[in-house]
Amino acid sequence: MEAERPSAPGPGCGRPPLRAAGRDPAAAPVSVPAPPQGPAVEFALPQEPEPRAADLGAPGAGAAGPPTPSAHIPVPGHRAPPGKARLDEVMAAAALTSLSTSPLLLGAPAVAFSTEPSLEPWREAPVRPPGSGGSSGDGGWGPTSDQSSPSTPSPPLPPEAAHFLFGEPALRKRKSSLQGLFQCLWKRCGKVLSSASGMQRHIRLVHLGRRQAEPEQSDGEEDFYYTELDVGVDSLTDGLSGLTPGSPTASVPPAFPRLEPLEPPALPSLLRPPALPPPPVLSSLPAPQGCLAPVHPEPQPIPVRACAPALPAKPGANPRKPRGDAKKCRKVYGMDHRDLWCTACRWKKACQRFLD
DNA sequence: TGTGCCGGGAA
DNA sequence: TTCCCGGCACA
Repeated sequence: MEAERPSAPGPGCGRPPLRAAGRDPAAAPVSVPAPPQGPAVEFALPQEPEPRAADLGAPGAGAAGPPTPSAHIPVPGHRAPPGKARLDEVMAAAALTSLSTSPLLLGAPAVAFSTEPSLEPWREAPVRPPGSGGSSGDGGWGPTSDQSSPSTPSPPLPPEAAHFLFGEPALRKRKSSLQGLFQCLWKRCGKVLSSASGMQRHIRLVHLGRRQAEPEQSDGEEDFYYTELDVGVDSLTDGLSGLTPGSPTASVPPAFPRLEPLEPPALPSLLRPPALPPPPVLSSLPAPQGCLAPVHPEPQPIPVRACAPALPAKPGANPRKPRGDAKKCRKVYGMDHRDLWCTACRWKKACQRFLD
């Protein structure tokens, strides 16, 4: 939050606080309603860091120390790296259970999020070591925890990942029990089988290069390489089919403006992090990478469209920003304190002070 | 109807 | 570049 302030995204943001601060020293008391995010804070802060006066004027005060906004960055508290190995185990266990009780996953998106084992390998997994399959045989059956699972061509993020990204319930298409047709999404394959297990085997053998279709070695990865062509069975496929009817050759390189790793400071509204109401803990995700990554030279299964936050997608119409629900200057300060507004608001531009 | 802000124009 | 506003979309 504060971090944004100093970097003063727009021309708009920097200025008004200056003015306001300079003009009415009592501005701080404005401490208005203070909604959850606390506009009051928001408002007060800019005044401090911004005015040069504060910097220069405070010689020994050392006041500069405390306000260090960076200190707030919650990074450390959040992740608890210590027992990583153990964590993995736990995650693996959780994943196992969730896999076996698949439908329940719907109810626990958050869990699926961080623990989703089958996603993990993709980001790391280099190209499969062709000859070195030996290590893979590890007796373990933790298909999930088995990071070393030899062959993961690290496909582009599976469609589900998009859902993860956007906080949708993780619809895991576990369809082994359904019947219908299953089409291999592997590039230039497009093979259609009538059973999920058959398809999985096909993928394991043919595409993943596993010597034999040992199901227990499967980490569920195959799921992402085929899709179900059934009619009206699976809500997921329903939704997806609308997007790209499973033509296996229609490569869809996810061409999205990529957020830089260091996203935040500038032009927040331009980058338009699509106003996601509950951005779940994205921090631990390999997610973004998955989205952009055409990365792999390997034949890629066609991702059934990832990363698209379900826009209404009118061809001609420019997508108007969905209007955040945050209170903006106008509302907060009212028409009669227009001078307290951020410049953007004054100019009827996207508010820079109360970002969504 | 009020609000947010895009698009565009004037200074 | 700064400032302003018409006008549209949305709540």
